[in-house]
Amino acid sequence: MNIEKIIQNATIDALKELYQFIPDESQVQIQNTRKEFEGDFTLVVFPFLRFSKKSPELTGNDIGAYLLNHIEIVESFNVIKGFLNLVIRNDYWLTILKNAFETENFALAAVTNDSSLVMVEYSSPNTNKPLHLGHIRNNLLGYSISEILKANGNKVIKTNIVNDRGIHICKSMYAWQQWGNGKTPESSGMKGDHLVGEFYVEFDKHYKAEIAELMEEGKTKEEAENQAPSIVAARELLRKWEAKDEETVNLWKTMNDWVYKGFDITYKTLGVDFDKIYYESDTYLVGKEEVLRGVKEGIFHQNEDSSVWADLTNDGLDKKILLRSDGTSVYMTQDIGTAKMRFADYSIDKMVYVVGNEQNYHFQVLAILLDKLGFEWGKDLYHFSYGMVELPSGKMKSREGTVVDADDLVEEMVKVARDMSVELGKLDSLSPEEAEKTFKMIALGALKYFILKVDPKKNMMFNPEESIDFNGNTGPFIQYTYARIQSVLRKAENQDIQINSAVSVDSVSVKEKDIIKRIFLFPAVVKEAGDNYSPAVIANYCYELVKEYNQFYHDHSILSETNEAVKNFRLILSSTVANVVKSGMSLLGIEMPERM
RNA sequence: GCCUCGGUAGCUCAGUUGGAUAGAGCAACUGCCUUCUAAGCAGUAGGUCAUGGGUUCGAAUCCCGUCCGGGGUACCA
Repeated sequence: MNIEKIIQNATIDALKELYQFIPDESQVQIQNTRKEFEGDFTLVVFPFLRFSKKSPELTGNDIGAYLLNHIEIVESFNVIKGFLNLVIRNDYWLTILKNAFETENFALAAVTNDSSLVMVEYSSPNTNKPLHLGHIRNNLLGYSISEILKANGNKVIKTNIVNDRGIHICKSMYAWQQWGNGKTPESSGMKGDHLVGEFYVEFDKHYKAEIAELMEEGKTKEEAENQAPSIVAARELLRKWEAKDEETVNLWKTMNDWVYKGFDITYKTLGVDFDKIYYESDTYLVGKEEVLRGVKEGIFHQNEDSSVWADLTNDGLDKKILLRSDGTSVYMTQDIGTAKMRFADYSIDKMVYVVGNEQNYHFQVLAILLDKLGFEWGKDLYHFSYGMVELPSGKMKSREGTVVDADDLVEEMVKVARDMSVELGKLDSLSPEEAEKTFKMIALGALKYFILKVDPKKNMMFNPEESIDFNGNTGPFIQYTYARIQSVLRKAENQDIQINSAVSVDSVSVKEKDIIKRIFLFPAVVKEAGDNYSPAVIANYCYELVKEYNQFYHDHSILSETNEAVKNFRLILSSTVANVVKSGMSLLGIEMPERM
């Protein structure tokens, strides 16, 4: 049983005995004592004044005296205003540290037979352009939340639904046919996704020019947009694709393969992966079938123009289109099909969609539609809705070239990490290969931490000039402290210092006690991160822990400490901090370098 | 219009189920490398928690109004 619970229970007994009052558990608030005051835990006594009919000070003294007599590990207490501060005995904290030191991955729950199976969908790119900064946030959050769910004892299947069909890829295909001159990734030396993206931009350029031309000829904007030769040709490609025209399908396959090879590289760089990939081209027909079944069963209704609609006005929402009047499917149709296939493939207990908050309404509707179609898991789906990434210049738009490309960004950060390391004279002792690996670790650590430390629900600002930072509350600061602890441990080993896990020292400084308390909190933090779907909780925790460690570290020596017991204690504390930080950061997908 | 999310230091962000004097980093300014790694440490300065009310022992936190901003809102994904 944890200490807070013990204090809480004892306080309930105290109130019973002292004031004949039986409180609700929620009325007994135990919190960590603020740093300015003496003590480890604090009980707020205000809620009990009406039962004690005494001043806050006297009430606090009553309860404090009771707790001192009844809880062994309480050493002393003091009362300030309405706050009862309890001081916990030294050896209690040493025991906590010892346990954390001896238990490997002490915060991570094991997967058992009755673990839930959670499927996490993330990334979900279109295949007509490369990944950008917005995708990076999606990928990092998706990967991290999967790791966090695993750490909380769930079985997790990471999945990706690739939007590989539709008008967007046909635009790139048409542009390649027209202006590509047979260009391939091999012939141009370009990454496949970048090459295809280039033709998507090319299409838009011509399309816009054609619209302008038609409008000059006197057509309205709408007419021009519909009659421009490029868009007509792209639509024709889509029609041929749906009719399984061999040449079109082959081109589609070729260009998608280029893109997948490019994506694979980006995914690998980012360190994310998937257990199962679904393709929209396989799922959209299943979705169509389900919608038509819905029509037959009277769940949806078909208009005279043959478009299909769901009436959600009884659920407080609008009417939603499910099939266009030409019979083609929309986004929602595909998501229904994909969901059906997934639940047929796996016995999923919980489905998590990592998708931006611009689609909150979409998922609200999807849950209701799946429910109406008779899938009982429908209403239980969880939309992990995250905020947009904003640039100083405003919103990112692929076609307008105002995006931050994922590959470029990582490359730039690696460059900055490398330059800075050289300038600081770091890593000179490493081989070029090892040093390069470390630069990447640091660059990725900076990027991942920067994005994951922000509350996922909120929009965040990313300034490419200013956001590339390696000092302060950053990933590299945490990596740096880790590397320094490793250095101390290496030196201890070289000096043949044996670490004895039986810690016993006479006194523990306030700062050291703070560090132990924080280590002790780690399992609760992992749980909180899982419950709230928030990697940020873990990021900020790791920072606080490392910061506290650094502050202590600078005022106290470890290896030159002459008291062997104290030296041993500090080595154990350091080693445990390193382990906790490493396992915390691994939940964010951030690697820890042994030196930097 | 309606729905929804947000507004905390110059900037980027934290802020435990409502608790003690609202915290970090960046930027600015002062110190500290002969001592286990200075990607660090110590310090100074910077706040009407958008705003007006309400709830109570106590509000950045809960409720209502107002202002500002993001996103969504029936054939784009």
